[in-house]
Amino acid sequence: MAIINAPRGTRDILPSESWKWAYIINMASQTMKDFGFSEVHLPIFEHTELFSRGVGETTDIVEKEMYTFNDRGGRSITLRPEATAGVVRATLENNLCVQGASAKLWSWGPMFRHERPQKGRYRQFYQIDAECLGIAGAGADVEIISLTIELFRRLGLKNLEVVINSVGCEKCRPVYRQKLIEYFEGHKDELCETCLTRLDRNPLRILDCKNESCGHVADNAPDIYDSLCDECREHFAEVRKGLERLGFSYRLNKRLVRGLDYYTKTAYEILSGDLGSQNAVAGGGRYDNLASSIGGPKVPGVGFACGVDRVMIVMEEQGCSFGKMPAVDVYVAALGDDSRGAVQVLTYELRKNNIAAECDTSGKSFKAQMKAVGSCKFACIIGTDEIANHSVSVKNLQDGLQETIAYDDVTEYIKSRV
RNA sequence: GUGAGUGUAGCGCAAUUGGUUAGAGCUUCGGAUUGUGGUUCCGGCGGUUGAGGGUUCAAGUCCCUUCACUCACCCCA
Repeated sequence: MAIINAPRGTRDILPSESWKWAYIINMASQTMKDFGFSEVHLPIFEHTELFSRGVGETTDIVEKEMYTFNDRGGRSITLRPEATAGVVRATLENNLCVQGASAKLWSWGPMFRHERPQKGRYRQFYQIDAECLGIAGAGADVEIISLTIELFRRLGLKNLEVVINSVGCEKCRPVYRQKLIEYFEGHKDELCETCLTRLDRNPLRILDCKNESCGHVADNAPDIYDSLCDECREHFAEVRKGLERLGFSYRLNKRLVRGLDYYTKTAYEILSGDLGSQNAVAGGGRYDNLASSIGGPKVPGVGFACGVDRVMIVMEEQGCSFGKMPAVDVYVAALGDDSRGAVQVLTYELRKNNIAAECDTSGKSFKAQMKAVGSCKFACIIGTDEIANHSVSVKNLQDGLQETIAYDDVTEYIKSRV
Protein backbone atom coordinates (compact mmCIF):
# COMPACT_ATOMS: atom_id res chain seq x y z
CA MET A 1 0.00 0.00 0.00
CA ALA A 2 1.37 3.34 -0.99
CA ILE A 3 2.22 5.83 1.74
CA ILE A 4 -0.26 8.66 2.12
CA ASN A 5 1.35 11.98 1.36
CA ALA A 6 0.41 15.56 2.19
CA PRO A 7 -2.35 16.98 -0.04
CA ARG A 8 -1.24 19.02 -3.03
CA GLY A 9 -0.28 22.55 -2.18
CA THR A 10 0.39 21.78 1.47
CA ARG A 11 3.76 21.10 3.03
CA ASP A 12 5.42 20.29 6.29
CA ILE A 13 7.49 22.90 8.07
CA LEU A 14 10.26 20.74 9.46
CA PRO A 15 12.90 21.37 12.17
CA SER A 16 15.42 22.67 9.64
CA GLU A 17 12.97 25.49 8.85
CA SER A 18 10.61 25.90 11.77
CA TRP A 19 13.03 27.97 13.85
CA LYS A 20 13.26 30.45 10.98
CA TRP A 21 9.49 30.74 10.94
CA ALA A 22 9.54 31.40 14.66
CA TYR A 23 12.07 34.17 14.02
CA ILE A 24 9.77 35.86 11.53
CA ILE A 25 6.70 35.54 13.72
CA ASN A 26 8.59 36.83 16.76
CA MET A 27 9.79 39.79 14.75
CA ALA A 28 6.24 40.47 13.63
CA SER A 29 4.97 40.18 17.18
CA GLN A 30 7.53 42.69 18.44
CA THR A 31 6.84 45.09 15.60
CA MET A 32 3.09 44.89 16.16
CA LYS A 33 3.63 45.64 19.82
CA ASP A 34 5.75 48.67 18.96
CA PHE A 35 2.95 49.92 16.72
CA GLY A 36 0.27 49.36 19.34
CA PHE A 37 -1.46 46.38 17.74
CA SER A 38 -2.94 43.58 19.86
CA GLU A 39 -2.89 39.96 18.84
CA VAL A 40 -6.08 38.02 18.20
CA HIS A 41 -6.66 34.35 17.44
CA LEU A 42 -9.61 33.73 15.18
CA PRO A 43 -11.34 30.70 13.67
CA ILE A 44 -9.76 29.10 10.65
CA PHE A 45 -13.19 28.38 9.20
CA GLU A 46 -16.16 30.70 8.99
CA HIS A 47 -19.62 30.72 7.48
CA THR A 48 -19.24 30.75 3.71
CA GLU A 49 -21.43 33.83 3.53
CA LEU A 50 -18.83 35.90 5.34
CA PHE A 51 -16.49 35.57 2.39
CA SER A 52 -18.99 35.54 -0.44
CA ARG A 53 -20.48 38.78 0.84
CA GLY A 54 -17.34 40.30 2.31
CA VAL A 55 -14.72 39.47 -0.29
CA GLY A 56 -17.18 39.70 -3.18
CA GLU A 57 -19.15 37.24 -5.30
CA THR A 58 -17.33 38.10 -8.50
CA THR A 59 -13.81 37.71 -7.16
CA ASP A 60 -11.63 34.80 -8.23
CA ILE A 61 -11.29 33.81 -4.60
CA VAL A 62 -15.01 33.29 -4.13
CA GLU A 63 -15.75 32.02 -7.60
CA LYS A 64 -13.18 29.26 -7.79
CA GLU A 65 -10.67 29.16 -4.97
CA MET A 66 -12.51 28.49 -1.72
CA TYR A 67 -12.41 25.32 0.30
CA THR A 68 -16.12 25.05 1.02
CA PHE A 69 -18.01 22.14 2.55
CA ASN A 70 -21.17 21.41 4.47
CA ASP A 71 -20.67 20.48 8.08
CA ARG A 72 -22.76 17.83 9.82
CA GLY A 73 -25.43 20.35 10.62
CA GLY A 74 -25.80 21.21 6.95
CA ARG A 75 -24.22 24.66 7.30
CA SER A 76 -21.94 25.85 4.52
CA ILE A 77 -18.49 26.35 5.96
CA THR A 78 -15.37 27.74 4.29
CA LEU A 79 -11.72 27.52 5.27
CA ARG A 80 -10.67 31.16 5.41
CA PRO A 81 -9.06 32.31 2.15
CA GLU A 82 -7.94 35.58 3.73
CA ALA A 83 -7.96 37.16 7.17
CA THR A 84 -9.61 40.56 6.91
CA ALA A 85 -13.23 39.42 6.71
CA GLY A 86 -12.79 37.34 9.85
CA VAL A 87 -11.14 40.15 11.77
CA VAL A 88 -13.94 42.54 10.85
CA ARG A 89 -16.54 39.94 11.80
CA ALA A 90 -14.86 39.41 15.18
CA THR A 91 -14.62 43.14 15.77
CA LEU A 92 -18.33 43.63 15.15
CA GLU A 93 -19.38 40.53 17.03
CA ASN A 94 -17.39 41.48 20.12
CA ASN A 95 -18.22 45.18 20.01
CA LEU A 96 -14.60 46.22 19.84
CA CYS A 97 -15.42 49.27 17.77
CA VAL A 98 -18.54 50.84 19.27
CA GLN A 99 -19.17 54.44 20.28
CA GLY A 100 -16.36 55.85 18.24
CA ALA A 101 -13.74 53.47 19.60
CA SER A 102 -11.12 52.06 17.28
CA ALA A 103 -9.28 48.77 17.33
CA LYS A 104 -5.83 47.80 16.13
CA LEU A 105 -5.56 44.04 15.76
CA TRP A 106 -3.04 41.65 14.33
CA SER A 107 -3.02 37.95 13.76
CA TRP A 108 -1.18 35.24 11.90
CA GLY A 109 -1.96 31.77 10.70
CA PRO A 110 -2.88 29.59 7.75
CA MET A 111 -5.15 30.61 4.87
CA PHE A 112 -6.55 28.31 2.22
CA ARG A 113 -7.08 28.79 -1.49
CA HIS A 114 -7.60 26.07 -4.04
CA GLU A 115 -5.14 27.18 -6.72
CA ARG A 116 -2.54 25.34 -8.72
CA PRO A 117 0.61 25.50 -6.58
CA GLN A 118 3.78 27.14 -7.80
CA LYS A 119 6.72 29.06 -6.35
CA GLY A 120 5.41 31.19 -3.49
CA ARG A 121 1.87 29.93 -3.89
CA TYR A 122 0.38 27.16 -1.81
CA ARG A 123 -3.09 25.91 -1.04
CA GLN A 124 -2.37 26.24 2.64
CA PHE A 125 -0.25 29.32 3.11
CA TYR A 126 0.53 31.61 6.01
CA GLN A 127 -0.19 35.26 6.48
CA ILE A 128 0.65 37.87 9.04
CA ASP A 129 -2.24 40.25 9.14
CA ALA A 130 -2.89 43.64 10.73
CA GLU A 131 -6.10 45.63 10.68
CA CYS A 132 -6.93 49.07 11.98
CA LEU A 133 -10.68 49.51 12.42
CA GLY A 134 -12.80 52.53 13.19
CA ILE A 135 -10.55 55.23 11.78
CA ALA A 136 -11.50 56.88 8.49
CA GLY A 137 -8.62 59.30 8.20
CA ALA A 138 -5.53 58.87 6.04
CA GLY A 139 -3.32 58.69 9.12
CA ALA A 140 -4.43 55.11 9.65
CA ASP A 141 -3.50 54.20 6.07
CA VAL A 142 -0.06 55.68 6.58
CA GLU A 143 0.35 53.81 9.85
CA ILE A 144 -0.53 50.50 8.22
CA ILE A 145 1.81 51.04 5.28
CA SER A 146 4.62 52.14 7.56
CA LEU A 147 4.04 49.07 9.70
CA THR A 148 4.48 46.83 6.69
CA ILE A 149 7.64 48.61 5.63
CA GLU A 150 9.06 48.58 9.15
CA LEU A 151 8.45 44.85 9.55
CA PHE A 152 10.35 44.16 6.34
CA ARG A 153 13.09 46.55 7.36
CA ARG A 154 13.57 44.67 10.64
CA LEU A 155 13.63 41.35 8.83
CA GLY A 156 16.33 42.72 6.57
CA LEU A 157 14.50 42.48 3.24
CA LYS A 158 16.05 44.52 0.47
CA ASN A 159 15.01 45.83 -2.92
CA LEU A 160 11.32 46.02 -2.15
CA GLU A 161 9.00 48.23 -4.11
CA VAL A 162 5.96 49.91 -2.60
CA VAL A 163 3.17 50.44 -5.11
CA ILE A 164 0.07 52.43 -4.21
CA ASN A 165 -3.16 53.47 -5.82
CA SER A 166 -6.62 54.74 -4.98
CA VAL A 167 -9.60 52.77 -6.20
CA GLY A 168 -12.24 55.31 -5.14
CA CYS A 169 -15.29 54.82 -2.97
CA GLU A 170 -18.96 53.90 -3.34
CA LYS A 171 -19.67 57.41 -4.61
CA CYS A 172 -17.04 57.82 -7.30
CA ARG A 173 -16.24 54.26 -8.29
CA PRO A 174 -19.60 53.61 -10.00
CA VAL A 175 -19.02 56.72 -12.09
CA TYR A 176 -15.57 55.53 -13.09
CA ARG A 177 -16.88 52.04 -13.67
CA GLN A 178 -19.45 53.41 -16.12
CA LYS A 179 -16.77 55.39 -17.94
CA LEU A 180 -14.66 52.26 -18.22
CA ILE A 181 -17.53 50.18 -19.55
CA GLU A 182 -18.26 52.79 -22.21
CA TYR A 183 -14.60 52.92 -23.19
CA PHE A 184 -14.03 49.16 -23.31
CA GLU A 185 -17.31 48.58 -25.19
CA GLY A 186 -15.66 50.42 -28.04
CA HIS A 187 -12.64 48.10 -27.97
CA LYS A 188 -14.36 44.76 -27.46
CA ASP A 189 -12.56 43.10 -30.35
CA GLU A 190 -9.17 43.80 -28.75
CA LEU A 191 -9.98 42.26 -25.37
CA CYS A 192 -9.19 38.71 -24.29
CA GLU A 193 -11.93 36.26 -23.45
CA THR A 194 -11.76 36.67 -19.69
CA CYS A 195 -11.79 40.42 -20.00
CA LEU A 196 -14.98 40.25 -22.03
CA THR A 197 -16.68 38.59 -19.09
CA ARG A 198 -15.06 41.11 -16.77
CA LEU A 199 -16.59 43.89 -18.82
CA ASP A 200 -20.00 43.72 -17.23
CA ARG A 201 -19.03 41.99 -14.00
CA ASN A 202 -15.91 43.82 -12.83
CA PRO A 203 -14.49 46.17 -15.48
CA LEU A 204 -11.79 47.54 -13.18
CA ARG A 205 -10.07 44.21 -13.34
CA ILE A 206 -9.45 44.68 -17.07
CA LEU A 207 -6.94 47.36 -16.13
CA ASP A 208 -4.94 44.73 -14.32
CA CYS A 209 -4.96 42.20 -17.19
CA LYS A 210 -1.49 41.15 -18.33
CA ASN A 211 -2.65 40.15 -21.79
CA GLU A 212 -0.74 42.29 -24.27
CA SER A 213 -3.70 43.41 -26.31
CA CYS A 214 -5.76 44.22 -23.24
CA GLY A 215 -2.79 46.13 -21.88
CA HIS A 216 -2.67 48.35 -24.96
CA VAL A 217 -6.37 49.06 -24.68
CA ALA A 218 -6.04 49.73 -20.97
CA ASP A 219 -3.17 52.15 -21.60
CA ASN A 220 -5.62 54.60 -23.09
CA ALA A 221 -8.50 53.89 -20.74
CA PRO A 222 -9.96 56.74 -18.70
CA ASP A 223 -7.78 57.66 -15.74
CA ILE A 224 -9.24 56.82 -12.34
CA TYR A 225 -7.69 59.94 -10.88
CA ASP A 226 -9.94 62.06 -13.09
CA SER A 227 -12.97 60.35 -11.58
CA LEU A 228 -12.14 60.40 -7.89
CA CYS A 229 -14.54 62.42 -5.79
CA ASP A 230 -13.16 65.28 -3.72
CA GLU A 231 -13.06 63.19 -0.57
CA CYS A 232 -11.13 60.34 -2.20
CA ARG A 233 -8.82 62.72 -4.00
CA GLU A 234 -8.00 64.49 -0.75
CA HIS A 235 -7.59 61.22 1.16
CA PHE A 236 -5.18 59.91 -1.42
CA ALA A 237 -3.17 63.12 -1.36
CA GLU A 238 -2.91 62.90 2.41
CA VAL A 239 -1.75 59.30 2.31
CA ARG A 240 0.95 60.25 -0.14
CA LYS A 241 1.96 63.25 1.89
CA GLY A 242 2.13 61.10 5.01
CA LEU A 243 4.36 58.52 3.33
CA GLU A 244 6.67 61.22 2.08
CA ARG A 245 6.86 62.74 5.55
CA LEU A 246 8.10 59.39 6.85
CA GLY A 247 10.69 59.31 4.11
CA PHE A 248 9.26 56.39 2.13
CA SER A 249 9.57 56.16 -1.59
CA TYR A 250 6.81 54.51 -3.55
CA ARG A 251 5.52 54.10 -7.06
CA LEU A 252 2.06 55.12 -8.22
CA ASN A 253 0.26 52.54 -10.28
CA LYS A 254 -3.16 53.65 -11.40
CA ARG A 255 -3.75 50.17 -12.78
CA LEU A 256 -3.28 48.48 -9.43
CA VAL A 257 -6.67 46.91 -8.86
CA ARG A 258 -6.70 44.35 -6.15
CA GLY A 259 -8.61 41.13 -6.53
CA LEU A 260 -10.84 41.64 -3.55
CA ASP A 261 -13.98 43.72 -3.95
CA TYR A 262 -13.93 45.31 -0.53
CA TYR A 263 -11.13 47.76 -1.16
CA THR A 264 -11.97 51.46 -1.22
CA LYS A 265 -9.62 54.42 -1.57
CA THR A 266 -6.12 53.23 -0.74
CA ALA A 267 -4.77 50.01 -2.26
CA TYR A 268 -1.12 49.02 -2.04
CA GLU A 269 1.26 46.16 -2.61
CA ILE A 270 4.84 45.50 -1.68
CA LEU A 271 6.74 43.68 -4.40
CA SER A 272 10.03 41.83 -4.51
CA GLY A 273 12.07 40.90 -7.53
CA ASP A 274 13.39 37.80 -5.76
CA LEU A 275 10.15 35.86 -5.82
CA GLY A 276 9.57 34.74 -9.38
CA SER A 277 6.15 35.21 -10.80
CA GLN A 278 4.31 35.59 -7.50
CA ASN A 279 6.06 38.82 -6.63
CA ALA A 280 3.91 40.34 -3.88
CA VAL A 281 5.17 39.87 -0.32
CA ALA A 282 2.39 41.96 1.16
CA GLY A 283 -0.69 43.82 0.09
CA GLY A 284 -3.51 45.71 1.62
CA GLY A 285 -5.63 48.77 1.62
CA ARG A 286 -8.71 50.47 2.94
CA TYR A 287 -12.11 48.80 3.12
CA ASP A 288 -14.72 51.24 4.38
CA ASN A 289 -17.70 49.17 3.20
CA LEU A 290 -16.68 45.73 4.36
CA ALA A 291 -18.33 45.95 7.77
CA SER A 292 -21.67 46.98 6.33
CA SER A 293 -21.46 44.42 3.53
CA ILE A 294 -21.43 41.64 6.11
CA GLY A 295 -24.40 43.10 7.89
CA GLY A 296 -22.78 45.39 10.42
CA PRO A 297 -22.71 49.14 10.92
CA LYS A 298 -20.46 51.25 8.74
CA VAL A 299 -17.04 50.85 10.30
CA PRO A 300 -14.07 52.10 8.27
CA GLY A 301 -10.95 49.99 8.20
CA VAL A 302 -7.52 49.62 6.68
CA GLY A 303 -5.14 46.70 6.88
CA PHE A 304 -2.60 44.48 5.21
CA ALA A 305 -1.63 40.87 4.81
CA CYS A 306 1.90 39.61 4.44
CA GLY A 307 2.75 36.23 2.97
CA VAL A 308 5.06 34.44 5.38
CA ASP A 309 5.98 31.75 2.84
CA ARG A 310 7.06 34.45 0.42
CA VAL A 311 8.94 36.47 3.03
CA MET A 312 10.82 33.26 3.78
CA ILE A 313 11.73 32.79 0.11
CA VAL A 314 13.01 36.35 -0.20
CA MET A 315 14.98 36.15 3.04
CA GLU A 316 16.65 32.92 1.95
CA GLU A 317 17.32 34.39 -1.48
CA GLN A 318 18.89 37.49 0.00
CA GLY A 319 20.84 35.65 2.69
CA CYS A 320 19.07 37.41 5.54
CA SER A 321 19.81 36.44 9.12
CA PHE A 322 17.37 34.37 11.13
CA GLY A 323 19.25 34.76 14.41
CA LYS A 324 20.72 31.72 16.08
CA MET A 325 19.48 28.23 15.50
CA PRO A 326 18.35 26.78 18.81
CA ALA A 327 20.89 24.34 20.18
CA VAL A 328 21.30 22.16 23.24
CA ASP A 329 24.08 23.34 25.55
CA VAL A 330 24.83 20.22 27.55
CA TYR A 331 25.04 16.55 26.69
CA VAL A 332 24.91 14.15 29.60
CA ALA A 333 26.59 10.84 28.83
CA ALA A 334 26.33 7.54 30.68
CA LEU A 335 29.51 5.51 30.97
CA GLY A 336 28.17 2.04 31.53
CA ASP A 337 24.56 0.98 31.83
CA ASP A 338 24.57 1.38 35.63
CA SER A 339 24.73 5.14 35.36
CA ARG A 340 21.89 5.64 32.86
CA GLY A 341 19.45 6.37 35.67
CA ALA A 342 21.72 8.97 37.24
CA VAL A 343 22.18 10.55 33.81
CA GLN A 344 18.49 11.05 33.34
CA VAL A 345 18.20 12.55 36.82
CA LEU A 346 20.98 15.06 36.16
CA THR A 347 19.55 15.92 32.75
CA TYR A 348 16.20 16.74 34.30
CA GLU A 349 17.92 18.75 37.02
CA LEU A 350 19.67 20.88 34.40
CA ARG A 351 16.46 21.32 32.43
CA LYS A 352 14.62 22.48 35.54
CA ASN A 353 17.24 25.20 35.72
CA ASN A 354 16.56 26.33 32.15
CA ILE A 355 19.69 24.73 30.81
CA ALA A 356 19.05 23.00 27.49
CA ALA A 357 20.30 19.46 28.08
CA GLU A 358 20.13 16.20 26.22
CA CYS A 359 20.91 12.59 27.04
CA ASP A 360 20.59 9.29 25.27
CA THR A 361 17.51 7.21 25.94
CA SER A 362 18.00 4.68 23.20
CA GLY A 363 20.77 2.59 24.79
CA LYS A 364 23.67 3.93 22.76
CA SER A 365 27.21 2.95 23.69
CA PHE A 366 29.35 5.51 25.49
CA LYS A 367 31.34 6.12 22.36
CA ALA A 368 28.18 6.68 20.36
CA GLN A 369 26.93 9.08 23.01
CA MET A 370 30.12 11.09 22.80
CA LYS A 371 29.70 11.23 19.05
CA ALA A 372 26.26 12.70 19.56
CA VAL A 373 27.40 15.76 21.51
CA GLY A 374 27.35 17.72 18.27
CA SER A 375 27.40 21.43 18.96
CA CYS A 376 26.96 21.20 22.73
CA LYS A 377 29.18 23.35 24.92
CA PHE A 378 29.60 20.84 27.72
CA ALA A 379 29.49 17.10 28.20
CA CYS A 380 28.64 15.75 31.63
CA ILE A 381 29.96 12.24 32.09
CA ILE A 382 28.73 9.89 34.75
CA GLY A 383 30.30 6.47 35.27
CA THR A 384 30.80 4.17 38.21
CA ASP A 385 33.64 6.34 39.59
CA GLU A 386 31.48 9.45 39.50
CA ILE A 387 28.59 7.69 41.17
CA ALA A 388 30.92 6.43 43.90
CA ASN A 389 32.35 9.94 44.44
CA HIS A 390 29.02 11.67 44.08
CA SER A 391 30.55 13.75 41.32
CA VAL A 392 30.31 14.50 37.62
CA SER A 393 33.07 14.79 35.05
CA VAL A 394 32.38 17.96 33.13
CA LYS A 395 34.19 18.37 29.84
CA ASN A 396 34.34 21.71 28.11
CA LEU A 397 33.84 20.69 24.51
CA GLN A 398 35.33 23.84 23.10
CA ASP A 399 38.77 23.58 24.71
CA GLY A 400 38.64 19.89 25.62
CA LEU A 401 39.48 20.50 29.27
CA GLN A 402 37.77 18.32 31.83
CA GLU A 403 37.08 18.85 35.51
CA THR A 404 35.55 16.74 38.20
CA ILE A 405 32.76 18.65 39.92
CA ALA A 406 30.81 17.68 43.01
CA TYR A 407 27.38 16.52 41.92
CA ASP A 408 25.59 19.18 43.95
CA ASP A 409 27.62 21.96 42.31
CA VAL A 410 27.22 20.89 38.70
CA THR A 411 24.10 22.88 37.92
CA GLU A 412 25.63 26.09 39.22
CA TYR A 413 28.93 25.34 37.50
CA ILE A 414 27.24 24.97 34.13
CA LYS A 415 24.76 27.75 34.67
CA SER A 416 27.56 30.25 35.12
CA ARG A 417 29.31 29.11 31.98
CA VAL A 418 26.70 28.67 29.21
C1' G B 1 -8.71 24.85 -15.11
C1' U B 2 -4.50 25.19 -19.28
C1' G B 3 0.73 24.48 -20.78
C1' A B 4 5.88 22.91 -20.21
C1' G B 5 9.69 20.30 -17.55
C1' U B 6 11.25 16.51 -14.04
C1' G B 7 10.66 11.58 -11.31
C1' U B 8 16.96 6.37 -9.82
C1' A B 9 19.14 4.75 -1.84
C1' G B 10 16.95 9.11 3.73
C1' C B 11 19.42 13.58 0.62
C1' G B 12 21.83 15.62 -3.86
C1' C B 13 23.47 12.75 -8.12
C1' A B 14 25.87 8.77 -11.91
C1' A B 15 24.89 4.58 -15.20
C1' U B 16 28.01 4.80 -23.29
C1' U B 17 23.94 4.08 -29.31
C1' G B 18 18.70 -0.15 -25.16
C1' G B 19 23.35 -4.76 -23.12
C1' U B 20 25.94 -8.71 -17.18
C1' U B 21 24.25 -8.54 -10.50
C1' A B 22 21.77 -0.15 -11.07
C1' G B 23 26.92 2.76 -8.71
C1' A B 24 29.95 6.11 -5.80
C1' G B 25 29.42 10.68 -2.34
C1' C B 26 26.79 12.75 1.98
C1' U B 27 23.66 11.10 6.03
C1' U B 28 22.82 7.06 9.34
C1' C B 29 24.58 2.79 12.19
C1' G B 30 28.87 -0.01 13.91
C1' G B 31 34.23 -0.56 14.50
C1' A B 32 39.77 1.25 14.85
C1' U B 33 44.57 -1.33 22.73
C1' U B 34 37.18 -2.66 27.00
C1' G B 35 36.64 5.53 30.65
C1' U B 36 36.10 10.41 26.32
C1' G B 37 33.26 14.04 20.77
C1' G B 38 34.28 17.12 16.03
C1' U B 39 39.25 15.24 11.85
C1' U B 40 40.89 10.59 9.61
C1' C B 41 40.55 5.29 8.27
C1' C B 42 37.57 0.64 7.78
C1' G B 43 32.89 -1.72 7.46
C1' G B 44 27.39 -2.46 7.52
C1' C B 45 22.31 -1.02 6.45
C1' G B 46 19.94 1.14 2.56
C1' G B 47 16.43 0.40 -4.33
C1' U B 48 9.95 -3.34 -7.14
C1' U B 49 14.66 3.04 -10.99
C1' G B 50 7.03 7.08 -8.88
C1' A B 51 3.04 3.35 -10.45
C1' G B 52 0.71 0.31 -14.39
C1' G B 53 0.90 -1.53 -19.28
C1' G B 54 3.45 -2.12 -24.14
C1' U B 55 7.74 -2.85 -27.84
C1' U B 56 12.29 -6.01 -27.61
C1' C B 57 16.41 -11.72 -27.07
C1' A B 58 17.19 -7.63 -23.51
C1' A B 59 14.19 -1.41 -20.70
C1' G B 60 16.56 3.03 -15.48
C1' U B 61 17.08 4.16 -20.92
C1' C B 62 12.03 3.70 -26.24
C1' C B 63 6.20 4.15 -26.54
C1' C B 64 1.28 4.71 -24.03
C1' U B 65 -1.52 5.58 -19.53
C1' U B 66 -1.57 7.35 -14.64
C1' C B 67 0.26 9.71 -10.23
C1' A B 68 3.45 13.16 -7.91
C1' C B 69 6.60 17.31 -7.85
C1' U B 70 8.43 21.90 -10.16
C1' C B 71 7.82 26.24 -13.06
C1' A B 72 4.65 29.25 -15.91
C1' C B 73 -0.49 31.11 -17.47
C1' C B 74 -4.47 32.90 -14.43
C1' C B 75 -4.80 35.28 -9.79
C1' C B 76 -2.64 36.90 -5.57
C1' A B 77 0.16 36.81 0.12
